[in-house]
Amino acid sequence: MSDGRPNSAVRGDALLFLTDEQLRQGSEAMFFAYRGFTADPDRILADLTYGRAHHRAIHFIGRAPGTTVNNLLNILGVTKQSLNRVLRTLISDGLVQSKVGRNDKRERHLYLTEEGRALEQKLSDAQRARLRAAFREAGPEAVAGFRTVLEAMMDPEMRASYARLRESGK
Amino acid sequence: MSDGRPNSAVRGDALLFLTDEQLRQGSEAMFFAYRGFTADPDRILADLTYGRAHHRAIHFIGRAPGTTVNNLLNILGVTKQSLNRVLRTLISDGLVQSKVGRNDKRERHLYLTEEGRALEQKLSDAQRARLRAAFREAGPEAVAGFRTVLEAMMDPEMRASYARLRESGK
DNA sequence: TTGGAGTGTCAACAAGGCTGACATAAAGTG
DNA sequence: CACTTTATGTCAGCCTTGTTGACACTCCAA
Repeated sequence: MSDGRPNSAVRGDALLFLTDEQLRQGSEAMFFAYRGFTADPDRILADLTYGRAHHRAIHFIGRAPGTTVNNLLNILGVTKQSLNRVLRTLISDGLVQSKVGRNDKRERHLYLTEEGRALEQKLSDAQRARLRAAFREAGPEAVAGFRTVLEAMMDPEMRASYARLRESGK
Repeated sequence: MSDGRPNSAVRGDALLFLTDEQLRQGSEAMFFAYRGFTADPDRILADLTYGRAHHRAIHFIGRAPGTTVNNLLNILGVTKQSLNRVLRTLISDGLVQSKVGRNDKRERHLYLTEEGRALEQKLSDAQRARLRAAFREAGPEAVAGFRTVLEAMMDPEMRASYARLRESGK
């Protein structure tokens, strides 16, 4: 038992959901579900020259138009070199536009072009279709629990990013 | 609207949890949570010569001792070449043992060695600690919903693998 | 005996992470 | 004004982990 407390067998039923076996099943559920979660966009991206990294960049630029490179870096949790490689291709392919900041001219603000928005829509639709089906099948209460647990799993900074995005989405 | 139905604004409250905005938040929650989910084992693995692929192999071998290569291939969803590279290092490092099948001598049955079990434990403990904290914080009902939604998100074959593993775990 | 299944391995390649180093421009600070 | 810091971009090189394709070997079953 990783936290030194006795096994669930000797505890009350109230904590049965914290059994090592339950936690392991949770891990595996995350693993298999994440595969499903990324499968549909991945299929679309495979035909293009893009990968999952491009999808993530496009998603978050579409979500927070005008975001700076640094901000995106924090959200995505990769190095600037990694992000730059992706951003460079997206900009030169005309999916993303980079504008020099008005106040601070060091900053670049990122926007999707029409074409970029089209791809974002296509990818999001594929992903949302699966999520929608899952949500509908599971029902509102399950979805609320799903969100609660996921939020509790995040690193604090990620939880903050997540909350900020949620705010901005009205 | 990706499925052609009118926006939630004109539907009843009952389906408000299926709004595009809600689905987008669900996507982002998955993204951020998965990062948290893998962060702790990744930190441990970074010190060793191993990566996430090794963790996955070790996990599922530990979970189903004696599993065949082919079975593992199906669970992990990678090519045999990818898996073989990982297995080769794990075997030569003495973490995994490969035994020729008794009935069918073409098959290899995989087992963790003592050393392998130790690493598996260490990685699982790190991952479970986070999951346990999240589960405890969210409560049993939320956890049930979490599991329901994740299962509904899986591809059917993955759902079957997941169910089979869950069975075998008693 | 022959075909096919299960496995292993070699070679080559791509995506997408990483580090380190360096360049530039703009902003902030003493 | 001089200096430092910040934001960004870029080059080079490395690693892990995924991919395809080709080929070999063992063994089972028809």
